[in-house]
Amino acid sequence: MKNYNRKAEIFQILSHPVRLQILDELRKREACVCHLQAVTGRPQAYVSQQLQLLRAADLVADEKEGQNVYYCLKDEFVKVLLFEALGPAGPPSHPPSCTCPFCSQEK
Amino acid sequence: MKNYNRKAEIFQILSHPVRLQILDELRKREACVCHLQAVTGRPQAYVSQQLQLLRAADLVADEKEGQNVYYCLKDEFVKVLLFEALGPAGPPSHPPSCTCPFCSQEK
DNA sequence: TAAATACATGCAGAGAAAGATATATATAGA
DNA sequence: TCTATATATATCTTTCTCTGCATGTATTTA
Repeated sequence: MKNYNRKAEIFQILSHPVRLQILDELRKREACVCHLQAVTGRPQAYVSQQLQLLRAADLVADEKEGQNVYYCLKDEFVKVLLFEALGPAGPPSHPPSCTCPFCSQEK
Repeated sequence: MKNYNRKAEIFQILSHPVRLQILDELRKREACVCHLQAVTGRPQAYVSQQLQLLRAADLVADEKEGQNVYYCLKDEFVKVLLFEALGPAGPPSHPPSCTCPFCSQEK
């Protein structure tokens, strides 16, 4: 039963559209919070909350770089689940509203 | 976003320990409700409720055979997820309290 | 040094959904 | 009639979702 509980927790985290979208974006490339804000169309505090959840579950890693904090997906099990659920990772998004280094550089 | 929503629903169903246990049992072999009752240690109405959920999500198929109703896992995607989460399916359980055909036959 | 940017965190509150349990009834088959 | 199962209802509690807002902190830039 303990094994079921632990796995159920991970499924629980994946059972949310916005978190799923964030994780899908992170498996394409590391991304800062403002990028995830633009991709999901959610307010900053909300995105930070979800990221806090993902950090607490040890699914993502964060690294500060200048003003920005970059997140990346570090859990291999979740990577497999995302692949099974969504197929291979697509190209990174470029929301017009995003001004992060990656997005401005590539536009 | 729609794709995220649909997949999130499936993850949501898997995010529950008892449902996970039921699905794990069903991928080993078809099972009647009384068997799942014995395996999970939950009351009949409760197990039926969860099975109703699984049926509504089209993850399991049910077939009446005499008095019993046998359920089996019919969703390939869920089978893959279970394999990734729990590894290969183990041997079917034989709870002593279960009097279903399979269990009495094999004891 | 001051201001702006990016992010984290906390709190409050409303509404929705989920979990658990109990109970009662209906139905089909042996 | 007995058994196995489905279904419905009700209730209670807990958790989740979302929003809004306020504040703290570190870093960069002016």
